[in-house]
Amino acid sequence: MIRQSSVKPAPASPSPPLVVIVDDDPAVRESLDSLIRSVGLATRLFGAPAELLQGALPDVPGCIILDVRLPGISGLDFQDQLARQGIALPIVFMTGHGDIPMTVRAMKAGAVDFLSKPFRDQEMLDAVTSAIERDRQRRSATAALDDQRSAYATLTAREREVMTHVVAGLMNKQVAGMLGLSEITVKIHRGNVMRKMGVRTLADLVRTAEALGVHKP
Amino acid sequence: MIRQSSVKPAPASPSPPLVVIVDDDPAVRESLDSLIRSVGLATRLFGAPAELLQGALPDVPGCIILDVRLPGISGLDFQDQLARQGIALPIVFMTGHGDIPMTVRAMKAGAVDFLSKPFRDQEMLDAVTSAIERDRQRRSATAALDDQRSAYATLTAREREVMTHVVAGLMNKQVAGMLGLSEITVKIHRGNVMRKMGVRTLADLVRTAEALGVHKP
DNA sequence: GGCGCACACAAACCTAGGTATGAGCTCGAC
DNA sequence: GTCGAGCTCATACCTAGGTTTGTGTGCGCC
Repeated sequence: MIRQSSVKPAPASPSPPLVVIVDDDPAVRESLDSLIRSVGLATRLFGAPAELLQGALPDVPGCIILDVRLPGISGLDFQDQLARQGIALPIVFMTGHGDIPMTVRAMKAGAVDFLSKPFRDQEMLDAVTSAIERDRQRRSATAALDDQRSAYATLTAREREVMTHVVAGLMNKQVAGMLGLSEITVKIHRGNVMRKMGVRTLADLVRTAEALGVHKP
Repeated sequence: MIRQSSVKPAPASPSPPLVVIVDDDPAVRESLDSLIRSVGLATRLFGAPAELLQGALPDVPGCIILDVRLPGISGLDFQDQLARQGIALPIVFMTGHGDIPMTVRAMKAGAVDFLSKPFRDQEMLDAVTSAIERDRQRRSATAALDDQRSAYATLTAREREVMTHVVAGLMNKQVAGMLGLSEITVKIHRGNVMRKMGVRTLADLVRTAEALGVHKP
């Protein structure tokens, strides 16, 4: 996973959101390309899903426009494949011969929209806008978590144990008893946890732990 | 809202989940009724949506099976109406003449499934099972919040102010300065907050506040 | 073998949190 | 008007949290 948040404090990214267009028909690709570009969004075109998996995508908000019928693989299967690979870009489906079960499957799997060809330009733009907004939300949520995750990764095993018990509300002496330590040692670990996790108050630590899903086994 | 959690500690509800069936065709209703009952679920049948809104529903997990074509109102509009009225029962749609836009709209609005008639019994049972499970999750989530909400309601204005600042990580003296109080007064309010909210540690209070969405204005 | 790191602990010291007890004020309800 | 609730604050006392300084052990790595 690319972690720009801890590298660049606030690049105020001027690069526009990216719309990935996957369709085996060049005419459809071109047509969508000019539509999407006309509203100031960047595009990247692919004729087959495999091409998409090869190159890395830039680290900007975006979405995927996917034809259900693709060479070699169903768009719905490709959606699953992307999810398994951790590519969480929102997907807007389009299809010439769709049916209701397809639609249900796509939407259950998290698709933003499912458009039947022919669709109006505005329908597609609305779907894309909504998809990009969803991606923006997801990105800011995961970005916030990302620094916390890497901070948590720097904790030693003992420090994690102490943190777990501390955010559960135990007092230092209780933690000490539970781990077979002296209270002073717990205090030191606890101080290290606070420093490493980059928080100043217990309240912040508890929130961070909640976000990270840190719980007692 | 019915708060059983604080009234009955753990009734271990023996009553089965309830499936509400709304269809204007008596034959369809009867057929679904026997299907659903055959797996041990309770049912309630309605020929028109208005009937559903009149009587109160029992406080058990459940879901709604809704025909898209209903007398007087579209099932999709009825879905919106239910949402606006705070009825959060998951909905399984069925339809004889559905299309993709309908499906998309229903799924976007949170429908669990969208089945085209004719469907196999097992499809409906799977959808209902999934819907009931979703409702169970939602219910346990809101039930846990419910006691906390009512506890929060007993706080005085000052106590809420203090709580807000405390869970933000401020020290008593900082809260005192911010509210123009002495530190000892803050301590007293803080103690009242802990007692009224039914928590023993700051960690618990922070988690409760998070769940309740208590933040600084 | 020495270096760094995690781990453990102690003494000393300071700050923060928490709880009485007691007391004064205001305001709205009965 | 007085009674209760909410709000305020002081003194006193105790516990919990947190840091610094210093000491020591064991482990893996170069």
